[in-house]
Amino acid sequence: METETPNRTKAASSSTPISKFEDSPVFNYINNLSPIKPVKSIHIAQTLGSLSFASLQSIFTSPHVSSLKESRFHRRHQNLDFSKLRSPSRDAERASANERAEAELSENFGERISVPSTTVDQLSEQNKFAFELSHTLDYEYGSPDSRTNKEMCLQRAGQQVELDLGNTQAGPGCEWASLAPDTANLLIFSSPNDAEAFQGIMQMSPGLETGLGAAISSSLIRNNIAELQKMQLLFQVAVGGHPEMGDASESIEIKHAQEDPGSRDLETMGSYPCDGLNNEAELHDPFAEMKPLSNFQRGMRRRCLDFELVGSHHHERLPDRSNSSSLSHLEGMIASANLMLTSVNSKRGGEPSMCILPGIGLHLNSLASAKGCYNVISQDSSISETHSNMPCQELLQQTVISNSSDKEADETGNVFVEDNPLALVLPEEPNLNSPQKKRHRDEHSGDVDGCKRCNCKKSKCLKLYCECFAAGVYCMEPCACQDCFNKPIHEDTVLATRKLIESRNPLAFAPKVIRASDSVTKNEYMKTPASARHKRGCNCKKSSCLKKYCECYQGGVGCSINCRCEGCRNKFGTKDGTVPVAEADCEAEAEEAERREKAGLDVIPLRTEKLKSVLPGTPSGLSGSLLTQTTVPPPKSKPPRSTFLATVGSTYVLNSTQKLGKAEFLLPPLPKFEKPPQSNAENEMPEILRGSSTPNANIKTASPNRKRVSPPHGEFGSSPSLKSGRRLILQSIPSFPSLTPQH
DNA sequence: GAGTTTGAAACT
DNA sequence: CAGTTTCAAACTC
Ligand SMILES: [Zn+2]
Ligand SMILES: [Zn+2]
Ligand SMILES: [Zn+2]
Ligand SMILES: [Zn+2]
Ligand SMILES: [Zn+2]
Ligand SMILES: [Zn+2]
Repeated sequence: METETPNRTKAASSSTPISKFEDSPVFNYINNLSPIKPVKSIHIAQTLGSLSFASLQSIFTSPHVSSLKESRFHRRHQNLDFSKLRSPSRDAERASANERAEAELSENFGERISVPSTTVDQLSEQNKFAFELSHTLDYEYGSPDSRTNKEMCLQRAGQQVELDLGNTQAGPGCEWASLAPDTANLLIFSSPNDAEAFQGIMQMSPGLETGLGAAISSSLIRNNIAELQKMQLLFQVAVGGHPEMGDASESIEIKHAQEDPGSRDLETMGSYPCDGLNNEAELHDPFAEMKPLSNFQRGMRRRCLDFELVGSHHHERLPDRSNSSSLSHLEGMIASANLMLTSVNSKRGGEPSMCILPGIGLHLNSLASAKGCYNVISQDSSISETHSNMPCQELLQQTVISNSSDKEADETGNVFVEDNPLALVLPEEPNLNSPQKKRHRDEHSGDVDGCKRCNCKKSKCLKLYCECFAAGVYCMEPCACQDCFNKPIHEDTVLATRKLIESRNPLAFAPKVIRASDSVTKNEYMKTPASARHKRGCNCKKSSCLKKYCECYQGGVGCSINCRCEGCRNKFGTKDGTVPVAEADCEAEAEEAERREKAGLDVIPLRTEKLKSVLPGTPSGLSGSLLTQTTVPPPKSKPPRSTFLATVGSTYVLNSTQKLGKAEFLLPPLPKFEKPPQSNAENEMPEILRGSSTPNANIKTASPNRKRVSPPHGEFGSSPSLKSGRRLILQSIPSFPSLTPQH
């Protein structure tokens, strides 16, 4: 039974999952924690890791830990690291690959191997740090729910970390978020150095290429790596880690050592391996840029939780590659990028413990909002964006990136930021504001809390029928699916299937809804009935696009010329371009009103306005929130939360980390996972989607803070198609700096 | 929670 | 590409 998967066609081939790992929240998380870096040599790392761990363990001994969970953690970390390693290595290759690689490796192993004196020192310190953090994390995450699966939580948490500050909603999960804060802070602060380094990197990155970049990156990397490693060790220790576990799979991967992802071990992770599909080609790419990014990212992570190491690696990849390859890559990337958040527990009990928001691609929102929480995904790219707003937040945002767009989405969702728990806060959705209410309809059943996910019975979660699969995330605890193959353990299958589906329809995993993002336009957005739209349009016959049966409506966007709906009365805009005020208003408003009422908000009649009014209040001021909202909001207010629709930018998320729990944040009310819509401008381009179907993630980019190194290149607008999905993604993200250099 | 409706996804 | 079937979510009760 098991697994066999349907298509596994190439499971083997898919080997690049690694990158995903990196991307995965978890991974990031880990990174934050541990200095370890991913280098290329995975196996070694593993091996070493185990050894080192062992030693460490003895030293630290785990505090409380839980076994299972812990074990997972370990795995994850390892995996993550590995993955990272690989990607970096790639980059390095170009630049001075070898040297770096070695360096990295050494670092990875860190302790064990020969680490440079400096490294060592750092490690020691970091280790301590990590150690503490780890505890904290465990605690926080674990406690909440209960979860049985701390593991998951952790992983997820890591992923989620990304979250956006802005959006942060407060859903049920929010509470969690509140808890998390400490952790987040810890993580974030944990390595001050990193931050600096990070910044430096950021700046450098643009120009970097091999030379400086390499040097810098290497140094940074080392530090980071060391830290990571330490962290990992710590974690393991804390957890109880058994280095051994989990590794089997990893070991396998090892063979590939450098690039190949080989196998993936996604299991532990949550996200899809990015590359899996394409393994082959993908990898290479990264170039110097990546490295810098990676470092950079790391810095980010620390601050924020990291969301993304991942992104860096991957996204760059594809530049040249032809589309075909890129697609798969994209996916991979996406997967990696994504992360998810998860919530966990909640589900059932009502206690919501946490939910995660997903940040899909850029933003998590959608997913997050989605019901559940679960995973989110994140995206690598997310990071990149950033619009920058605030310093700290900036990071988050960046990380979140997408958020901005998402934000809109947020309506539904929220976001969280990982980093800052602070952010978490509010939700904003128009609708939901208050968790309490929850939308009646929304989820009527269970979700409200949060998190629900798919309920597939016959598709094995390997078809687009499955929201999880379609969203690029692995099924999680909240899923009630049967015979599910959409799990890390079946990564190959998942990837192969994805690939297959993409081959049939390159846009299959592309975000369905494109939103205008800020970049373009908020103004326009408002003007146009539906600035954002469903790329493929709906085909509603009976619902008049007034219910969530309509993907356009569900995605919070108006119908467009691409829609073939009959009797369209989409609140967010009909295909005619009219915004059905009256009608819509009536209905929509009514709905919204209800929601609001529930929430306690007043009903605000107008659409956008409503949102704004609502939103603003919220956030604690996060700028992010504002952004998001602004961006997003469709005309009316809330869209129905979207579910899984992915919006453009999204990425995949996979879950690699879905499990994180800790991090979790909350989830908003959103509908399912959608991926958040990206922004836009180019979003619309289908190409993007296609290109990557999994575009995802990769975007990373940008510097958090400030500046993005490179200017936004014009956004992506420029050449979406060319580049591959990744780029596309990037594009979508407007602001972000772009890491990718390439072209 | 069961049952119905709906429209996308998958299949032919 | 169209027509049909399959599917799981959205919705209803
Ligand atoms: Zn499913
Ligand atoms: Zn699922
Ligand atoms: Zn499933
Ligand atoms: Zn419709
Ligand atoms: Zn439509
Ligand atoms: Zn319509």
